[in-house]
Parts: sequence; C-alpha cells; structure tokens
Amino acid sequence: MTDRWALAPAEDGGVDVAPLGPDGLPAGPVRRESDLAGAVRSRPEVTRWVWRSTAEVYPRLLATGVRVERCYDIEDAETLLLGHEGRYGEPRSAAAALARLRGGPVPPDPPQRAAEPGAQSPLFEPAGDHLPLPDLLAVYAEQQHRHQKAAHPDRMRLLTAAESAGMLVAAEMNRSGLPWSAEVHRALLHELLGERYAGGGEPRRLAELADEVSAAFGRRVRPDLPADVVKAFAQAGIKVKSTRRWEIRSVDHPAVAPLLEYKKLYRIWVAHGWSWLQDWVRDGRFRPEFLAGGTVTGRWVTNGGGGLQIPKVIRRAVVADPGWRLVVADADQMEPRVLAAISRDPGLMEVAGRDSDLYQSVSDRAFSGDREQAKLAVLGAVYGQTSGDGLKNLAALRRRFPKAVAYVDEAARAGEEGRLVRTWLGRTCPPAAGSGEDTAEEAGIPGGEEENEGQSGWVPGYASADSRARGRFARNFVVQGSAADWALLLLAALRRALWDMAAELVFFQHDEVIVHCPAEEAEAVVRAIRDSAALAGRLTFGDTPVRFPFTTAVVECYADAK
DNA sequence: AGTTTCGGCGCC
DNA sequence: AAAGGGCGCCGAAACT
Repeated sequence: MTDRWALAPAEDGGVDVAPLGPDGLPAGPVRRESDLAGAVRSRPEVTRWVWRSTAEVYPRLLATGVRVERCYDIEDAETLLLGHEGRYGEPRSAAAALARLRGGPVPPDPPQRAAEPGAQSPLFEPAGDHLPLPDLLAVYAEQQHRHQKAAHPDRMRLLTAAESAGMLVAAEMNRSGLPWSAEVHRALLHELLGERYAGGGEPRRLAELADEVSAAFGRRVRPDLPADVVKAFAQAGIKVKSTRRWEIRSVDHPAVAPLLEYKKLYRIWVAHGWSWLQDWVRDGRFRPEFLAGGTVTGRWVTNGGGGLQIPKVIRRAVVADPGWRLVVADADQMEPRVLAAISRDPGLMEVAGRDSDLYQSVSDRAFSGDREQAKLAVLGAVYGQTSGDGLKNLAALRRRFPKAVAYVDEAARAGEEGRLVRTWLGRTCPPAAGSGEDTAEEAGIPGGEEENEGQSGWVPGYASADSRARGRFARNFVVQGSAADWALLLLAALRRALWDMAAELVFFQHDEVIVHCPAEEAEAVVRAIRDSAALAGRLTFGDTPVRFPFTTAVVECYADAK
C-alpha cells in the first residue's frame, strides 16, 4: 500500500506537509514543520512524496543525506499532460496550472537559467515559483483527473510516475558525479596533443599538423577556419562545398590526411581539453547536470560539460575508485526492439524475443545474411531515410515486417498532416512550429520521389519539404521516444534494485548506464541490470515476447568496456 | 563590445 | 548527385 504525502517548502524556511488519501485528495490537515529534511526523515513510511518540483526540493534533501523512494513532480506532470492534451507551449508552472483552474490570468514561465561551470547549482530550474500547499493540492487533484482522460490513462500515469523517478535518479547522479581521473586525462591530452605553449595557443601537435596542411597547400592555411580551407582547395583546383569529414575524406590531395587528423584533435582540444578539465572536474568527479526529459522525445540532456558526448578516446579518464568497479551496461539494438514492442509486428517480435543479435536475425530473414544491409534498412525505416541503399532495402523490410514499417509510416503521415503523435506511454510530439497552412507555398515542387516505385506502402507524396521534415521527425519520435519511456522504467527499477547497496548510478546515456560499486557488488549489479531491463519491458509494453538484453562489462576504466 | 547564428563534430 | 532522427559545445562569423 503506498503511503502518499504532499510537501511544500514555506517562505520562512519551514515546510508544509499533508497526508493524501488513495484518491489523491487530502486525508488530513496541513501541518507546518520547521525543517524540510526532518519532515521527510521522520516519516519513513511515506513511499511517495508529491511536490511541485524535484529540482527545488530533492537536492536539499540529498544534501542532508535523505533519499526518498518515489515522488510525483507536479510541474513535470503538468508539462506531460499539457503536451498530451495538444496544448504544447502553454505555461507549465504550478502557478499557471492553478490560474487555469481558477480562471485567473495565467503567468508566463520564468526564463531558464544557463549552467555555469563548477557552480553547485540545482540540476535544473523549476518552471515556476513557490506555491502554498493547499493550492498545490488543488492542482494535483486536477491532474489526477486529467490522467483519467488520457488516451491510455494507465500508461499516462506510468509516464508521469516514471519521469518523476527519472528526476530522482538525475538528482542523485548530479550529486554523485562520474568518477574522473584528472591525472589520466592530462596524460591523455599530452599524449594526443603534445605540450601546451604559454599564451594559450594551439598545443604542439596541432601546430605541427597546421604546418603540414599549409605545406601541402603551398601557402598559410588555418585548418580551423572552414572558409579558409574551402578557398585553399579551390585554388588547388578542387571544389568542395564544405569541409565536413565525409566530403573531404574522398578528396585526393596531400592536405587531406593532416587536415582530418587536425580536425579530430582540434575537437578534443576545444571540447575536452585542459580548460574543460578545469571547468568541469572537481574532487575526482565530472558533474554534468543531468536533466531528465530535457528533449521532446524524452531523452535526457546534460547541461554543461557535454556530458552525453564524451569522446571514446577520453573515456580512458573515467576510472573507478580504488577497490571499486564500473559496471558498464549497454542495451543491445534497443530501437528495433522497441519498434517490435510498439508495433506488435509478429515477425519482428519473434526476432526481438531472442537475446541474440537482432540485426543478424533480420538479415537472415530478409537480406540473405547481410547484416550491414539489414541494420541500414532498420535504421533507415526509423529515421525516415528518403534515398540511397537504405531506401531500397526498406522494401525488403516492408515485405517481411509489414506491421513494423506500417507503424512508423503511419506516424510519419500523422506528423505530415499535423496530427498528434505519441510515444507508447503517451509523451506527445509538439506540433509544427507554424502549425497550419503550409501546403500552398511549395506548390511548384512536384514531390513524389521516383525511387519509391514498386513499393506497396505509403510513400512521401505531394508534401512540402517542411511537412516531410515533420514526417521524419514524427517517424523517429515514436521509436526514440518510446525507447526513452522504457529507459525511464529501467532506471526506476534499477534504482530500487540498488537501494540497499553501496552501488550508485553515475551515468546514463539513452541506452547505456554506468554503476559505480564496490568490486564485491559488481556481479549483483549486473544481475540487477538484467532483471530491471526485463521488468521495464513488461511494465512499459505489457505482454510481449520482446526481450531487452544488455551487454555488460565490469571494469576499472570506462574505456575498457566493449 | 556584447549577443546570436553558423559550421563542424562529439555522442546515441 | 542526392543524405536521416535527437541532442550539446566550441570558436568564428555575423549581427546589433
């Protein structure tokens, strides 16, 4: 039996608390207490705390060593509910929700604040300001009612609960940080980039490569200036439209090799070099502020430090504490497995019902064993590829897995037509920026791609480029977003499984988690991840044969995983 | 001089 | 010849 209480910090530093009944309505009087952490700590029987904003409350609790089992974040739920109701963009603060309820003027959300390196800031800015507990409870009761009216009320309740759980995880990860060896990082930088020169200019290796590029062109060229490089190629008789890797790669010129090497190392230097280390690593931890549900698809983002873009080569610096290990776990072929679960395509569910390599299974059935072709076809279907080999292979995919392809096709059509598109649990895709009339403006474009001939399914027809882009977005949204739904449930389950252990979740990146734990706990953590993935699959998608296997590695250094 | 956009690339 | 979803970050370029 869940024991629910609501809580609201008071202006004077105290806190108001109130018990809630099973219906979500107050089951007793509001009580004023002097100390937030004390109010929570003295009620260990409470299994879910209802509050306005996890970001407002939970870091303060964690700072005093208090964790909570579950919570319900009213402002996050408001965001999800508004989206589900097709009211994307309306102010999502609790104060705004209250105003809508009472019929008063709706206050706009205050602007968000940017992250500052190294600052002990909250994980993210709450949407609005403090609200008295009785008002908060009115909003909460109304939200319970709105869940009831959702397309799938049970799923919607699961979604808001899961994202609230994600916010607890995010706050705890922000507090723990990712173990990071500045010493290893510095050694790595020196090895890759060479010595730094006084004055903050390019390190030795970059200067050398810039010289090589210049020598190859026969004049001084700055490789970090795209315009300069394009001009230099033009003078050498080679036309390039940009200096992107994929375009430069196939050019036959002696400057290409040092240029590509320069760009690779330059990237390390500017994005993960010495100043990054200075800004973002403190006391042996990298603390990117994780923000659960920071994107429209429900994927997380980090605020500061590029926490979800750690280059593979830099992962050498992620090192467990002495006697501890990193359990690095990566979901295998997550997106096609999610597509199987949401489309209920019999053939795809069958191959996704095994732990073995899904792309290999798909290729055995539809691509005469060519795994790469199968992978490209699946990803092309999910991303909305409109040309190239992926499109050709899509026809084969459609023959073998018609329901799966039809599912993303239907999402694309809905997106093009401006209809609402939802993830499995009910997160809803925002409408087009200028939703409405956009059909006439591109009337000169015939549309109807030639490459689609001979295919039986829906093809992107006489739609504007803008509308096709929305179609691709919607197509990807249902898969990427439903994968994010599942990942939230995974994190929630894993957090509970690790509750009584020393192990801590320290990193999450879409389909990958890292747990930092004492060496002797590592095997238990691996089991916990496997169990949590299976549980998340059942909770999210219901009764399907789809499995969600993980590749796990118990290592001392992140770079040693896979 | 300060702020916004762009190009390019890192991750999934 | 063509290229496909989601993000963040940085310096340079373009803007006010």
